[in-house]
Amino acid sequence: MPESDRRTRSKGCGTISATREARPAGERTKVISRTGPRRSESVRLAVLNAADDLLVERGFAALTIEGIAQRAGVAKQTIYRWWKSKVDILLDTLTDDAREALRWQPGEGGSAEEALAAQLRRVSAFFAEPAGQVLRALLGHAQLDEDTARALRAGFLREQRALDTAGLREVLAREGITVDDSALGTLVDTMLGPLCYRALVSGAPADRGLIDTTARLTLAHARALSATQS
Amino acid sequence: MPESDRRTRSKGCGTISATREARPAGERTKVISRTGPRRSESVRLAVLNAADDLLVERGFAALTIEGIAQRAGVAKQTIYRWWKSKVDILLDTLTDDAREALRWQPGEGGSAEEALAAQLRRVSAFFAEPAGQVLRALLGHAQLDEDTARALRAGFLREQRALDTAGLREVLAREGITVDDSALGTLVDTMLGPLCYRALVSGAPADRGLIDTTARLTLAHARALSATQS
Amino acid sequence: MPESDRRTRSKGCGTISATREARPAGERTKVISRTGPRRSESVRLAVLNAADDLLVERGFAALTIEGIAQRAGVAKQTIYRWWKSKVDILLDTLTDDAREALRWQPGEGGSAEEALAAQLRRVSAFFAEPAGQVLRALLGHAQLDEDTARALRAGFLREQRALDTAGLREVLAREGITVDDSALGTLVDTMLGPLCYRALVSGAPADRGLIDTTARLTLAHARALSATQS
Amino acid sequence: MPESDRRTRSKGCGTISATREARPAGERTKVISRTGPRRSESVRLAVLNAADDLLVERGFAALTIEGIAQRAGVAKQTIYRWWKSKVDILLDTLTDDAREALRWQPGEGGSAEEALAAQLRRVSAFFAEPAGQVLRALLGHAQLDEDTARALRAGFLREQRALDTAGLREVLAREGITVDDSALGTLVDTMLGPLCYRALVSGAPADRGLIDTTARLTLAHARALSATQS
DNA sequence: CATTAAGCGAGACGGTACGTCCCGTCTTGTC
DNA sequence: GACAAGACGGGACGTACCGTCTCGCTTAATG
Repeated sequence: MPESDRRTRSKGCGTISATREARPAGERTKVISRTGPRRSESVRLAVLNAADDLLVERGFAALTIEGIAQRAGVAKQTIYRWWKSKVDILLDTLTDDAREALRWQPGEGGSAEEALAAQLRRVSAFFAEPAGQVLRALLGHAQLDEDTARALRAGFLREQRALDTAGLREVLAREGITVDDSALGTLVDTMLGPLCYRALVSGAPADRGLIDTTARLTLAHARALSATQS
Repeated sequence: MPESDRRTRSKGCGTISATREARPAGERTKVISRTGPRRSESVRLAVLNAADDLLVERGFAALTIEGIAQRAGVAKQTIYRWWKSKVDILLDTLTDDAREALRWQPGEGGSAEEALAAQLRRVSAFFAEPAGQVLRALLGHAQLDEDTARALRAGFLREQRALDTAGLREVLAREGITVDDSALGTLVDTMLGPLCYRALVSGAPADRGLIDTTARLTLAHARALSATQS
Repeated sequence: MPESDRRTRSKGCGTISATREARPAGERTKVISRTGPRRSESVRLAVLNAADDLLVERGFAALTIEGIAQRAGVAKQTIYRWWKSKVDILLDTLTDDAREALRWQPGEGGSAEEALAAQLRRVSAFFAEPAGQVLRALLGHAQLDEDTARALRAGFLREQRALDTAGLREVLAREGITVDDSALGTLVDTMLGPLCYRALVSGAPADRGLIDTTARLTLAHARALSATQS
Repeated sequence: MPESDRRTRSKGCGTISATREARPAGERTKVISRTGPRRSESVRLAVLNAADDLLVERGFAALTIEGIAQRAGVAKQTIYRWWKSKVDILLDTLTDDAREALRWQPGEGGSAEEALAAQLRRVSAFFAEPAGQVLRALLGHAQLDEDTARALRAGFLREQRALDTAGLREVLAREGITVDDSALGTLVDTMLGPLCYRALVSGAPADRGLIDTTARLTLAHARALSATQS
């Protein structure tokens, strides 16, 4: 799959809102670039697609502004007009692609444990996908560059954290468990930590055993906390 | 602290074994480079010191081979003779500096829980140190470059993992808990995951609460497993 | 004379045609480098001037692309964009500077012998000038590098040879001497050989005696040939 | 013919006198290098052979001290101990190889004209040989480097010039022609100039026509001078 | 309906670092 | 003391991208 299969895409750092159709692999939609004094949406999409295609195909180090420009059939200056750096482009890419894949499915599964495990499986699968490569690259780069770290945490990570907290709260509530926000935070750390450890440190994908164990432990811990706090 | 305070250093990718004295910040020992047809140890140390000083001072992106060469008072070619890349230098740097800081202290603390918490505190503190910056940078770069990932995992991470597994096993044994190797692996993931999540994703240092909770949970889980397996 | 006094310069290997004003020694005209997506003429001139100034000041061995770039206030890549090597730059330099100095002056001198001697004096003087240094260097380098030899012979030397042949033919015609082309070629060899021998082998500048003798001999030989052929 | 066929060789810039056997192409005589505290003659020969083999095979630009050392199976320092530069090695190479090839054959040919033509043919043929390549390279380099020019002129060229002058004088004497030394010098210039012009400037080998013409002209000129001076 | 102004492709430009090649110097240990 | 071996500081090479800067062209909105 040389070109990833992405669904929709909102505006990113610019001001245009639009959706991107599922792109059959390898196909290149015609870029309409002379659109008068308005930002060309097709240029924006061409850049985002070129960027994450190149990331997946060749890796982060080989991802260059010039390469993206060439692949997208776009002038370099056009990229600099709308994005500050290649990282900025990837952040833009990430926003929509990841949102979908990491969404908690309300009312999913029978038991709370099953619901948690389902979400963890989704997270684990995400890291194997192209869009997950983008996140992995951005997390990696954030270790090397403070600006990237700030942007990633202030944007995507903050939002995703909020969703995860809410999702977990809702699942626990189904079982009548309620914990305060601070404890909920620790629970999220406990729940996601082992998966991230696998993805970022070991490099081995999380296996079913680890996922089930993590889900069970998180739930057990939550129950214990709930008992204490009530 | 512009120049980190490192203790000893063994041979790295070459074959020379030596220890590096504690270097007072800013001081530059005379480099003896003409040592006949054998590798100059003082050159090796100058390069390693220059590399991690620059990493801490200016960050990974601004760390260049030319910069290291200049700071170390060494020719660029001399660096390329012994290391393949700046990442290779950092891997070399890491080996000794981290080993010490992450060593399990046998017989430490009273209870097993206390022993685990102490080790976790050590890990957490390590990420704040200069040597921890090196590891964080390497983990980050490993997300961007498959070769780095391979090298890091085959070397430092594999060894550290073995130490962590052994350390944990020993602590559990003190309480009469024994689990099989596969479960021990999961326990290590569970124990280190949340800390790494904090260090690499959230960016917030692990607080006392998270550390204590993680230690307690890990122990509880181990006990449960032990009961099952016996 | 640190900076040579050159007159005009046509386009060289590119496609820009322009003339370079006489440059007072040491003066550096402002280089205008941002000219949109077209080649900057002022950059071109700065490079050519820097190159032959450095050649005359420091010699061919010390002439480096980096040195030229620095002296011209230009990026190295800009040089590589338009020239393949320092030799290529010198070939460009040569084209205009030499053309003028080696031009036959029609109707010069009274007798044919005097006209030939005048041209030979011009050739001899040329080798002492800065522009002559360039030619000497290129001829020298052509002995070391086949590509240079080819380029020099296909370009400058071929054209100059044509001019010399035509010039000689015209002078002989004034005396009613006509010889066929093959003989004319030999005559040119005979006429220029001794001067080049002095310039390239002996290193001694051709003296008046040699020049007059050569002119006389050439003419005598031409007359003899003419008699034979008629 | 990857390895040239050289005959004898005297000591060069060092102090050893020896002759080098004809070396079958491609063969490499065993180098005896550990000879205690005296210069190893086999090392010297290996270096000289390696140098001109490499010159002929790869050209002057690709001729490096390191390459010569490797090809000769000799340490770099050993070369620097005895020669100042690659040019110095070539000068050493030249001395013996060229002497033989450019020697006037006393009593050769019937007429004086025939004798001159024979010598000119020898010169012309020499430039096509490997040893001639060395001279061509050195003459070329002499245009680029004043030190080379000085060394070449003070050594080989001065000696060869003396031989040429003596040779020419003897040939003229056979016909009863005597001229003074200054005129003899001009005659030598006249005689060799066209050939060098062909070899160094045109690049075309001197053809029979040019050689015969040059011989005849030189002789005619000598006769004229002789008549004047008597 | 002309004018204006921004988006855009194109690409030259000054720069920085790359990784390589070879220089000439040096030191060690062997013969 | 000559020599093989080879590490070392140094300098230039030619390349790859960076981010900035015109230049003309195109086109929608404005006057």
